[in-house]
Amino acid sequence: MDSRPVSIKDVADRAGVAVGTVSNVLNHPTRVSSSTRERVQTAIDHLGFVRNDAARQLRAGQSRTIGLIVLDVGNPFFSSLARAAEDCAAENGSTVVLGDSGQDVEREARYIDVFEQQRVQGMLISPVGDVGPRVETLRKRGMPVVLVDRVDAQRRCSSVSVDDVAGGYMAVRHLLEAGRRRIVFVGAKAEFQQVADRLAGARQAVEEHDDAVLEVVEADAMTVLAGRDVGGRIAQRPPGELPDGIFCANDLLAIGVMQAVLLIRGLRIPEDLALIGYDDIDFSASAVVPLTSVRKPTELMGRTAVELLLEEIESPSSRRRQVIFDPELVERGSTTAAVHAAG
Amino acid sequence: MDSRPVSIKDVADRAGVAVGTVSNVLNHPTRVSSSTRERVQTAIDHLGFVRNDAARQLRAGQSRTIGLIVLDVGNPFFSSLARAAEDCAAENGSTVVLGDSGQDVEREARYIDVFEQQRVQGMLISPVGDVGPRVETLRKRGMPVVLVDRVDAQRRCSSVSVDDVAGGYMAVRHLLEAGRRRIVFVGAKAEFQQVADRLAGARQAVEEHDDAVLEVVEADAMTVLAGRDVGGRIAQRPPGELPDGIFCANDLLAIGVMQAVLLIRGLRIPEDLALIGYDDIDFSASAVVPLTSVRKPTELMGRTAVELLLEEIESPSSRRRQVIFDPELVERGSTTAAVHAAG
DNA sequence: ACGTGCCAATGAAACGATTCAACGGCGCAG
DNA sequence: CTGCGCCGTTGAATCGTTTCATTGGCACGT
Repeated sequence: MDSRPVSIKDVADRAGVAVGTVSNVLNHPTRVSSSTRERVQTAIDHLGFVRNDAARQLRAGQSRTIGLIVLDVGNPFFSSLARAAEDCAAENGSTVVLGDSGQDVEREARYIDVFEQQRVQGMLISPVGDVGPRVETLRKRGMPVVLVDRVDAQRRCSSVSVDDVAGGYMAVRHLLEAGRRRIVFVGAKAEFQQVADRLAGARQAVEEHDDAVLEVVEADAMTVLAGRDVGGRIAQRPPGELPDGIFCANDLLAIGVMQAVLLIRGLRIPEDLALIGYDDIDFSASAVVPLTSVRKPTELMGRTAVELLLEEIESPSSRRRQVIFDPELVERGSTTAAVHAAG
Repeated sequence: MDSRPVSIKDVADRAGVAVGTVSNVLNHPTRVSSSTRERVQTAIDHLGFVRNDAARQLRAGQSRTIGLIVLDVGNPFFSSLARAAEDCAAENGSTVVLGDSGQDVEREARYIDVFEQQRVQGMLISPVGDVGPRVETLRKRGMPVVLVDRVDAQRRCSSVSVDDVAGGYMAVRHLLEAGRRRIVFVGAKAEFQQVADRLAGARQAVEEHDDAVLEVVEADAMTVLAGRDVGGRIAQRPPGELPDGIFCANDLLAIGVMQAVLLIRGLRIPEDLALIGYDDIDFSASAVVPLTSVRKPTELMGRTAVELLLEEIESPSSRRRQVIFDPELVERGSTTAAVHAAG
């Protein structure tokens, strides 16, 4: 019974028209008289015809698909970026298919291969390690590529990324504007570049105030546990040596610090100590004291990445652009007494 | 310069062989003499030939791709399920491409359309609402489908899912085994079926102990905030009416309850009150008191889903199977005093 | 009545890979 | 020397769609 899938030929036969006409109904409905169109449509519905994308693409030479390769779909940053990219692509008649490299170079390479064989319109890649050479050959073969959350040092392809220095700056400036002067920066060596950038931004902000001081405390990792550890040590200092503002290099650290500070020492947040994190993970809004944080403009990045890619697809010779966004400050109760239990 | 992509014909010309021979090098290397094989390979490398999947698939009639449609890639359950599915597919020479329906029926339908047009080998779908009719037509057209995290009431297609009744049972049995007798179940109306199942399992466990009582408390939502609310109300009861074990229908509720109970009343967890959640979200391990929880066997589900699908692809007439897994209990400090600060 | 234009519809060519029947050359047995 | 079988290679047919030059039919103006 399940002999062969229904082809455009079958539809044509049943509707009593030529295959070209069926194709026109599908792709250029205006070229076909309404009576014929109706007849063809009836045949399509009746037979349950589904267009064979492989054949279409073979003839057309191009697909309507964009490949997106992310480091980790479990990471909310990437999942919400993917969502935005999908929406933007859909508005332009394309579809995003997602590949999860899981930070694994091999899987990344496999997805690049698959997408290239599928002749996707272009790829958005948040690369593991150095994809320089790989991207180079892709581009040589005419495959548009946009890097996500990473800039290409050689400016060979467009990219969207975030300015972590600006993020660090705006976090600490926020503390300073709230009147804090004894600032502690908590970070770990993991993901060196980002942490270093955030620290650099923090320094920059502190230097604008003569009476402000910045102390750097190193954590073992970028985790809640490590943060709790650091928080415990800080909370046990004599009152005179306590900071009045803490900026953590990510939210997990900040949540750990918060747990320790509230429980061990009973300090009040934000009255005694203002606390700010980075990344704005889901849970930050639900912490005992909702955590102020710095977040990447994820949706904007996703949309922009797709737009850059479409731009390059339309005019392959257009100039490559490196778009760098400033992150945004999300104010919550951990720095602003007025706001309470905000979502 | 970028005239046209390199085709198998170009490779054949450069290597001085027929196109059929190039195809054989790619698909049946043993049929070709090693000297020819080498010559062809050199031509491929030199020209940067990439196989056109559309043409291959058009001729072959089938792709090596599996479509996976999930409710929300941001949800750790789905991202880790996807990871497992990808691994299992890769071991079988297939590739998984991911579509995120974002709980939106329209997007779900769009991905089903796209995947069907792409003639994927089969689809794994965690459906939004009722996909019954849709799945029916897919199957009629010979497209293998396996449902994920949902059973098909009409048994028309295979599925992998989890027994939430068993989960609720094992959670409460765990509390009972720790000597707790005054149990509270906290749930909300959201996601009715799952919550109802977990409650049913809880009741079942309580009924096995004559001296145990179960009280059901309804929360406004399945969120941390709602949990904090419920926790606050419970913590303010007179000592005689306090429960000694609380089972929350998900981890967010449980974390909210924990926050309230620890801060408002200063009760000790687990000494005064044992607490158990459901889902085992990432954050549960990092709560102030690490949260005992119940988790779905995600990796196993992902692999099994792919296996069921491949089975159906190989023998389309094979019997449909509904695989239902029991969840697993993850013991942490919120119920077991001995375990402390476990990861 | 005849030519002109226009619109709808036609059907064959093309896309690039795979497949397979046919072919040629070579070695070996009779 | 001839015939047979084997192996490696060939090239045409094929998949389902899109595209486009061509055709057929109809209405209208002269």
